[in-house]
Amino acid sequence: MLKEYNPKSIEEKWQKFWLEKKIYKFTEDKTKPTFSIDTPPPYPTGELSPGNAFNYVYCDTVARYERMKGYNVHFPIGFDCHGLPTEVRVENLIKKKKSEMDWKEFYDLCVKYTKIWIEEMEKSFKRLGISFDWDLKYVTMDPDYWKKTQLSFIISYKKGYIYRGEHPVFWCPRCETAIAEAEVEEEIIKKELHYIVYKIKENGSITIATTRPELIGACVAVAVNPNDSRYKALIGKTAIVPLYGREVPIIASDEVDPNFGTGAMMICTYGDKGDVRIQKKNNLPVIVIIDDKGRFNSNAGKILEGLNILEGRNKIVEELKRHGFLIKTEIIEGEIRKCWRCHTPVEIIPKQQWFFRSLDLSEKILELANQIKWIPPYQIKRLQNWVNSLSWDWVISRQRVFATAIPAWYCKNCNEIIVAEEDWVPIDPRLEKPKIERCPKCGSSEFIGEKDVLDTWMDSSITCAVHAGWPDKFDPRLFPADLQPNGYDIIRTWDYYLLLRHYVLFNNIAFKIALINGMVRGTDGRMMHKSYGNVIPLDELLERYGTDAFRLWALGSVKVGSDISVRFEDLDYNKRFLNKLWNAARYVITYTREVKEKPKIEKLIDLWILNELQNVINKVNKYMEEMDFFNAINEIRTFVWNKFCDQYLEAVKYRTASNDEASFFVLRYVLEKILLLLAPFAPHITEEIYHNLKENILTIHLEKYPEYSDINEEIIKKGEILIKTIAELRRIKLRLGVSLANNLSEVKIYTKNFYDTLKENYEDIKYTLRINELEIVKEGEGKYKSEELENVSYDIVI
RNA sequence: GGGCCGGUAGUCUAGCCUGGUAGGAUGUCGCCCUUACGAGGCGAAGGUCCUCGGUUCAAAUCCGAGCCGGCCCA
Repeated sequence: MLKEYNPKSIEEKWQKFWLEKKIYKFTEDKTKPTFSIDTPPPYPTGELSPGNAFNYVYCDTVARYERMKGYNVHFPIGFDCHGLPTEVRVENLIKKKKSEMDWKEFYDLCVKYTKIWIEEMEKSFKRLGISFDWDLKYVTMDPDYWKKTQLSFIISYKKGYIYRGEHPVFWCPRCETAIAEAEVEEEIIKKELHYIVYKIKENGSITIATTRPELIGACVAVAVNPNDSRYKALIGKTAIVPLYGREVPIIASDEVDPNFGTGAMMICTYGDKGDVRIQKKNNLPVIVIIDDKGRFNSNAGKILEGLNILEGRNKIVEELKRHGFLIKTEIIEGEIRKCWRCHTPVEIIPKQQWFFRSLDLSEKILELANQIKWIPPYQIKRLQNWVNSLSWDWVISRQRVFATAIPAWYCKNCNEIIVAEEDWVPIDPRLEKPKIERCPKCGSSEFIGEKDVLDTWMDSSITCAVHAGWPDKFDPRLFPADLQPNGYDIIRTWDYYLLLRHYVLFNNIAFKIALINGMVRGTDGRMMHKSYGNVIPLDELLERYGTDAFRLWALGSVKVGSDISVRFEDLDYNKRFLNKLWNAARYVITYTREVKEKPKIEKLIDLWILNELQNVINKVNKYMEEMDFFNAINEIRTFVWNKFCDQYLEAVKYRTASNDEASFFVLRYVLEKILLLLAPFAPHITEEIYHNLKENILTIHLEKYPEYSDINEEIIKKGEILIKTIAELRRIKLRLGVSLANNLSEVKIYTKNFYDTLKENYEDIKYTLRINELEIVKEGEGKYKSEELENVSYDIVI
């Protein structure tokens, strides 16, 4: 064994070895029980963040543990390719907008760059020592995968869970396109807040405040806060929209801030997402008064028709003033949303979209969530709160390019929707015609392919099924997945969509255990953000501390589910621990040899360390069953450092020097078990030492994890007396300024209670402390009183 | 505005469910080359357990109110 622990060289060596030998392959062996992990396919950004790494280290540790427990572990890896971030990145790279080129050309560029980024991420995963079965790798942008996404769409459509309907989207009137929320930029500007009087039909009036007076033509209600005493009596009455004369209800909504403006707001389906939510909740009608170019249409009335937004605003203000409806205008600061491309203020306009009928299933989802074991348990609340807060169905269509195509067409003549049949997929309606000759409704033979594409979550929310081989090679042993590991930030997306989609497709839960990890924060304790300047690249951490120390730090510093802040001191501590392990192993391997026949183990100190070891094994097993890595690691770390190294090793050195076979056996045995216990957490160093310790083995990672066994409490108690005596004498020796390497000429131990125990282990005390003359007596009292043992004292002559 | 989590030595983090001397790490200080490891060993100092109230013989722990911070959603 090398003198120095050098993580880099041994980690690279074993990573290569594992891949070459396919150690982590899911085997064909049908007799072994399976354990399937629904690995969240990462988004190929090109680099793995410490946060990503955190998540994968968690599930990798489970995978490694279950493998050693005898399970045939199914641990796939995929890449969730589609999405806006990639489109934006590609645009930046080629310095061209997707709107400036053919969509297919742009699509192909996205594919090209995604492949490069996937390669980079694969390197990071390998460097982290994640034990994926790489033969199971998949990529969601491959036709083989998006075929499955489309198939799931068709099945869900046929079951009635997918429909088309109107839904507001962000719309740029200049670009004449819908834009995603992520493409909207927000700016704080000064704007005018107008106070407008609405007459109440019954009697009296109510004044609302708005920054969008031009939209009163689309006003469908006036809303007030239900707790606002000023307006309580007005709820349920009818207000009359000024200039338009339309009657609208006065409704109550928690969303209205009583302190803003007059505490009364008009509801139209534009301008604000809050408006949309209130409209949906109260089943209010939608009045569209703006067209795609941002001009008022005929619904806006003669006053506004043909004007643009700004012209319309001026006109309305003027008219309101003239008729006495406008009582006050003040300047406030507020947000305005703009198109990130052309900086034109965006509108919210209802458009035809594809929906997933998710709201109806909320109760069911909550029921399914209760069948799942959540670790830690309180994280289920995030899902429950999310499900209970949903106010409209999941909009699954997107107006983008790099995504799975919606397998649908429209009849050019009668607008009939044609959804693909199961055996048509994969199919891209942007390029291909439907596989029918004529429209079943009107007989026309001309069709328009759907240009909208699917939300990326439609791809990634069927992974549990895809991993299990759905649809053609479905292996029921793998579904539902045994484990779903993810951060708490995506419970409301990933876990929710997985449950929803798999329930609709299979009438079952998607996974059995949800293992929820926290976030990795910067050294300042804040989330890592470029704008905070606190981002630390994963490679920097791996380079400085090695993968094993990083993994041990990630898993052993905080309880599962908590956030972890990067602290270099803590990473260093874990590296030092591994160094300690390395050196202890080096001692054992250098100064002992394998003994052919198991020797008789009868010395108290040997029995003590063996029982202490078993105690740790039992505790670690218990913790691992709960996926409590924090306690498992701390248990092992304390045992290795304090008991095995500081105490046992020191006390048997004199025996290894004289070729005592029992000491050889025990040292090697304990070291072996330590390595096995640590293997799921620190896979590289344990593999390296294991190969040095034992001959003719393939890998530590397919060995059996140490098992439960009974311990002898009596021996632990007796052993502690001996260990404490040795430790105390060592402290006194040091305090007297005697180097531990030098001998003490005389030591006398006075003890009534522990006389027999110490007398029986006379030699261990004498030789560990290098005492020339050791005497143990029952009567009398020495100069140095024991701090830990009752009625024990010592006399020492240097 | 809503939800969740957290507040424990200078710093980080266990303990809280199941009340009984607050554990570990790091940093600081002192001592020690000890034949696996100075990336080590031994020791010391360092705490209003966020605040206020309640329950109890007893509260970091249970209950209530509040304050502060983080994150998610709006």
